[in-house]
Amino acid sequence: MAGLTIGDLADRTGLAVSAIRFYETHGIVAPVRNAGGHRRYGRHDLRRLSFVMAAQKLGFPLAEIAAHLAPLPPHKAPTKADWTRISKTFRRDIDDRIAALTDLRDKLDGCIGCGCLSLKSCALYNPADAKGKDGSGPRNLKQIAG
Amino acid sequence: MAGLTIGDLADRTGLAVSAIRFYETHGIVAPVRNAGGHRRYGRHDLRRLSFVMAAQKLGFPLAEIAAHLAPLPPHKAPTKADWTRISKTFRRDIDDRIAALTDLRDKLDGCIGCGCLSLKSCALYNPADAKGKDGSGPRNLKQIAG
DNA sequence: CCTTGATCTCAAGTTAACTTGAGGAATTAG
DNA sequence: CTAATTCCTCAAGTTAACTTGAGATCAAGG
Repeated sequence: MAGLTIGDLADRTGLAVSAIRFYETHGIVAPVRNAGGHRRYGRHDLRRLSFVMAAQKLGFPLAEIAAHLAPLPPHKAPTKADWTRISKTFRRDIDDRIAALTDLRDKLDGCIGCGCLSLKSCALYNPADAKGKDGSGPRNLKQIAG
Repeated sequence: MAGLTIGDLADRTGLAVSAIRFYETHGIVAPVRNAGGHRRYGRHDLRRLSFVMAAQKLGFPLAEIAAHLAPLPPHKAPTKADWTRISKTFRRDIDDRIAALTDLRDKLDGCIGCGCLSLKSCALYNPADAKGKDGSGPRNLKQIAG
């Protein structure tokens, strides 16, 4: 059981080799090294990366994803209980997100009805969420996640 | 009817003045200039910016949002028909997104059941969408939008 | 009229999430 | 045992979406 090479992982996940190395610097995978200094991964790393890919499709920032994965054992396969727990947390996040989208859709339906010509009563224009400024850099990812 | 200053717009939308100027370079607003070279906006620009903010919360990239707004008249208030049309398109996008999230949630439910211990049958691991590589830069926003 | 305060322009910095490239070793197929 | 792959590290480039700063001008209250 020599483990998987980074190329194997790339082939099986569809990720670029460079991306997998990048994820390592963010604590998402923690491969072991062989005699020649090459990375060797376990099958559980396939699962970690799949989770990352799924979560990213939802717009979650890497840091948050890494936090979700942090409690799992880094080198061994996690137990069924481990995965069940993190899956449930993830599910909660998805539910929140669906709720937010549904809410926005309903508001938009109102806008379609009114033609959005009245600013005072427009749900899109008055989203009931005020300011959320912190630091510099892109804002919208944080907004998605928040 | 002198129009709104950029500061007015910032106060009423919650956006930073710099952000509004930035949006101008991306064709999202097209203010007129007064004698002294200062920007003057109309009330319809409030609506444009609100739309941008709402769409961004959903993770849509600015370029796509700009494209949605492009068919609207830049300096005059759009007609009710204009807004209804773009609202409907937007709604379709929201629906797609809700569907994708719901789908993922269902898959995840399967994973919670199985403990995600079987890689071959894991819905998260086999998302039925293969590769989508184009150019450099961040990938996940494109993935969201795709 | 004069002093704040708001704007202007333009260049450069920032964060996230990666990719690309250079120069050099380790693996593996034949 | 080579030759071709694959992998290594490290620095630097890229895109999106803004922010920050400098130096200068415009506008508005007293």
